[in-house]
Amino acid sequence: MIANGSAERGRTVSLRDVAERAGVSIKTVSNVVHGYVHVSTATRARVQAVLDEMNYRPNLAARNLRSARTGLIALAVPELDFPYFAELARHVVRAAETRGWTVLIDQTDGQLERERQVMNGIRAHLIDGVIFSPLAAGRAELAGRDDRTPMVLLGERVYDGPFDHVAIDNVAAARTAVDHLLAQGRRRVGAIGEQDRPTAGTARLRSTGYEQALAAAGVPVDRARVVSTDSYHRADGAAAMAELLDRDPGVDAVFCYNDLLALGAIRLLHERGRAVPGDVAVVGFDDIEESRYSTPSLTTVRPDKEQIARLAVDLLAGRLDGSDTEGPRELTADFELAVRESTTEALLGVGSSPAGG
Amino acid sequence: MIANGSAERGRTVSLRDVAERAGVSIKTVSNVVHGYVHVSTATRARVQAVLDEMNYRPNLAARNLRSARTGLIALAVPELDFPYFAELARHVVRAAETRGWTVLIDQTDGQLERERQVMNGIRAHLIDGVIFSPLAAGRAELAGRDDRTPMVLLGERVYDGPFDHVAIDNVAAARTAVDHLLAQGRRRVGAIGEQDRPTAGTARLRSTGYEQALAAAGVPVDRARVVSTDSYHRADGAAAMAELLDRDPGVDAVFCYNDLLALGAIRLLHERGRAVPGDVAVVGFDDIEESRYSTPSLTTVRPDKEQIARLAVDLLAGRLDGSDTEGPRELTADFELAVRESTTEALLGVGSSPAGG
DNA sequence: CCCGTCCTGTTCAACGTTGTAAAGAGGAGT
DNA sequence: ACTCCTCTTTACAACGTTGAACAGGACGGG
Repeated sequence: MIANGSAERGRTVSLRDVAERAGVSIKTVSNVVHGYVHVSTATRARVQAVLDEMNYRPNLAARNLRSARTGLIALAVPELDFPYFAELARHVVRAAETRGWTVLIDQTDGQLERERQVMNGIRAHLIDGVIFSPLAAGRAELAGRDDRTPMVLLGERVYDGPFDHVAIDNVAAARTAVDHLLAQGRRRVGAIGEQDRPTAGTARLRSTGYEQALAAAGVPVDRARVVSTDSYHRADGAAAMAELLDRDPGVDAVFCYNDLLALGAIRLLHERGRAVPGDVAVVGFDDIEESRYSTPSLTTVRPDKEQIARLAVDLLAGRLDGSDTEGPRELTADFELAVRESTTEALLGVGSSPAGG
Repeated sequence: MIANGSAERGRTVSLRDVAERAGVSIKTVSNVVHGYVHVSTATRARVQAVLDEMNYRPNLAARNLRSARTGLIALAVPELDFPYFAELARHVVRAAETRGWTVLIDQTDGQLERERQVMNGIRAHLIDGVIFSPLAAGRAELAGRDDRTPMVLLGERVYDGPFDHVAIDNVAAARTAVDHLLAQGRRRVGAIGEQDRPTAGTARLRSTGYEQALAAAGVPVDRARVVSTDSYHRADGAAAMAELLDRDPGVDAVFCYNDLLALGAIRLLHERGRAVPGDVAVVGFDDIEESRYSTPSLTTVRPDKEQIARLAVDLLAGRLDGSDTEGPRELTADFELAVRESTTEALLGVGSSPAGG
């Protein structure tokens, strides 16, 4: 296995090199490489031997130039070190792998300019399709998209533009989370993660779910208990929780729009000497791995990330091979509520292995 | 900005199309695209107008075919949803960006077969170089590498093979961590994360640092306090901590070989009713963001990830442009100890914003 | 006035691959 | 022996781009 042929010269080995050495035409070598049927056993064996000996590797750039396909898809997410996106990325990579695709991951940092580049083909010709989780880009930017590469959007459902889309039902998910808090007897329920930006579709949907749940339980909605954040990091959650305690010291539950906000909130509650869930119950959103191991472990909405990834990749595949020419599709993935210690006194101190849900 | 020219036909626009429409040769268009100086202002303006009008995008596959460069580098890591690797990936992406490179992220899951593919050019011709953080692959596999793509290794320093390498001084880092525990008066210091696999270079180095620190303080090393783990997830940390408590109920400190292990250990100590740091002090390794927000926040070794990424990318750049033809380089990045609540009673309950370090 | 130089733009070939078409090589049937 | 058919192998062109070489005109210096 140690290099021999490949070490003979500086250049990499091409079909032509193999053909010369094997005494056949380039096309015959190509045929062997592709397992074309009509190659005599003798020729095939000889060529294969030379291929192995010279350690031939096809040049993808050349292949792609001919076929106009690269086998690469891009996954564009705001931040890779957001655990949710890291976990999602892994699932997308896996799903793509089953189709022989490689995933190129783009980090937009939620910056409009970078998102615009992603949409408008900064990697034109290099990728066959994009799976894009927008943060800053709204309806207007998406509508102005100037690129023909197939694209699947993730994570929002407010875009009525002509785009393929995969998401969970955010309103229902948020309502489920808040219903759970209300079922625990909580009545002064806050929300953390509302966004003032007009493009923040997901936040808006979760707020709607929160309000619906309260309304359904006959609990009046007090906007003072809804705290906005600029972004969704732990620090934002801690700051927002502090703000919420200022506005209503008697708050007894919080629905956070993602797990990091929830973990930051728990951290602050701990610093302020409030017991979780004793004084304040906390629910998160995303079910990142960390939420199973925090102290207390976190009750959270669990979107089926694997399903989301699979749906997105399948959708893209249909567009790429031309088998799906229907209008824009809106696919909905499943979710469930993982109930853990942060909302359920009874679970505390059981000492069992961390809860699954 | 809305598409017009590009919508005129199904094919994408090539230099030839632009040249035809502008009434110049293909090469002149190419020259305009590249900002070549010797093009008259009039011609340049005319061509540029057509370029804009037709929304020309260079075909990277073709460009790469000519130049034998793709502008893509691969970053191969065991798991993307390991926060450490996610954070590292972000820094690598940033560093690569400053050179106009795109990073393709490969997840090996620490499986030898996948790592072998990464080393041996599964993406031959598609990528210009690889930054590789091996887990399963050891000296033997690396030595048998059969691919000429420049490669930089991350995270270990035990390979004496002919490979470029970037890492922190793991022995010194581990010693610093354990010194800190000893300085707090702890004497029954355990270690979690030793690995039985022979290829586990990093674990071995950290064990060495642990032993050196104890020896320097005149504390006898008790192998019973060193617990091995298969992998480095929270669950492993929890299980190992349980094991450690069984072996020595009086253990008063633990050095964990990464932050996730430490967080799992803290979680288990909490379940067993042991106070951290009161009864047991805990130190981690990696300084992932989460360790600043856990309860209690985690004292941990902080490798300079940005520096690691930069060194790796720069090293690769030198190999790629041929400016660096020296033998294999071993570069060492900085680290420091971020002291937080999990080892320092005094910090507990201060209520300040989470510690930086 | 001629030559050399600079500027602008062009033509040509090549990167490595694969689809198309067609050329050889046998063999079977008449 | 000739045709026809199948199997195997080949030649050619094309994908879109760019480096090298060069043609032609303008211009300046001797």
